Amino acid sequence: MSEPDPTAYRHSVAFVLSQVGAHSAALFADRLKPLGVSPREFAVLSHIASGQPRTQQQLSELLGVHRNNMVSLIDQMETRGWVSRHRGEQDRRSFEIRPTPAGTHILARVNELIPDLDADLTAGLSKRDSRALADLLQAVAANLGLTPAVHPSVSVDRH
Amino acid sequence: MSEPDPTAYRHSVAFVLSQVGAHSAALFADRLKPLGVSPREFAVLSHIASGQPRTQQQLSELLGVHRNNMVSLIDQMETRGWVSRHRGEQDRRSFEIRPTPAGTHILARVNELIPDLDADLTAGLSKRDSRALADLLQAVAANLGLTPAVHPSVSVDRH
DNA sequence: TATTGTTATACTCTATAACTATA
DNA sequence: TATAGTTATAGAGTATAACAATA
Repeated sequence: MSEPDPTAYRHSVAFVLSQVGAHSAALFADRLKPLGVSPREFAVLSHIASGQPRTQQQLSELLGVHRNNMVSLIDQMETRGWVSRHRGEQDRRSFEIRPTPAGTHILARVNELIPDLDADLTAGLSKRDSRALADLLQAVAANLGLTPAVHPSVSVDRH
Repeated sequence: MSEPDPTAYRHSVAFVLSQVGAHSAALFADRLKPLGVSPREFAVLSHIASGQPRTQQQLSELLGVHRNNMVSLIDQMETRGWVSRHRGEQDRRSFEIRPTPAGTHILARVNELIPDLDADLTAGLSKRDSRALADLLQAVAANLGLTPAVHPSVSVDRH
């Protein structure tokens, strides 16, 4: 009767994916920090910049942040002058969250960082392999039913 | 002058990797839950089962858990009968953490879950693509200098 | 009656400081 | 003096419950 290998997990897709994903999220948060933006704030800006306006409720669903906690997140972004609240015209209970020019500007600056981050993550791979990795990950994401929302938490601190 | 695409991030390796990685970690935590094991407890068991004994200090470094917080983690695992503390013989300040038979048994049961989890994560991929993904992720992990420790946090809850 | 936003609260995870015993 | 373990405490992130305004 053979003992099971207690370190078998190290070769599993689940483990490496979790590990590399957490590292990637941490790297992203690190790059954002000098701009004074949290991953979650970036997520909010991305969603309201990409076209249709969003209510707090919609944003909380898209980001996987509880709507109770979305309040203080939007409060903070409003204080920093990145977004503004506008009473919904059809539904006067809700707030539309809209980006300010400053919010649009900081979003553009964050987006500029991403190609560099991607290059660092795939530094050990050939161009062909980098592309293959991106395609395979997209396929896995699609298979898992993951939408391009940032939910669940992209923000993972190190240490 | 063209506007930058505010949703460019959706196609970045960093984003998809973070997203899929977080989902993978959450799935893993979900599978562990029925066994009453947290990802962190699994990590401790894996490290002390894989050969040489470890002190709390070493475990905290390997797992990226602060040594202050390692105390209550080991306390809890000791209470559950999965590990035991033994004063270091050379250095009487330290504790060696050793798995009990129950700890070894629960670790084996968790390891049995992993192939199934991997299959679910790669359900949309061919056998060849699954293998390619695993290899590419291993290469990225190696390139980033990640060791088979569970640091940083593999435990990411959803909702 | 249900929903949006809000406040208060609690629980987990994480981070800092200070203590003890050993080195 | 430095280190391993410990304790207490404070800060994030996240969850539940309850309320006001609106539907």
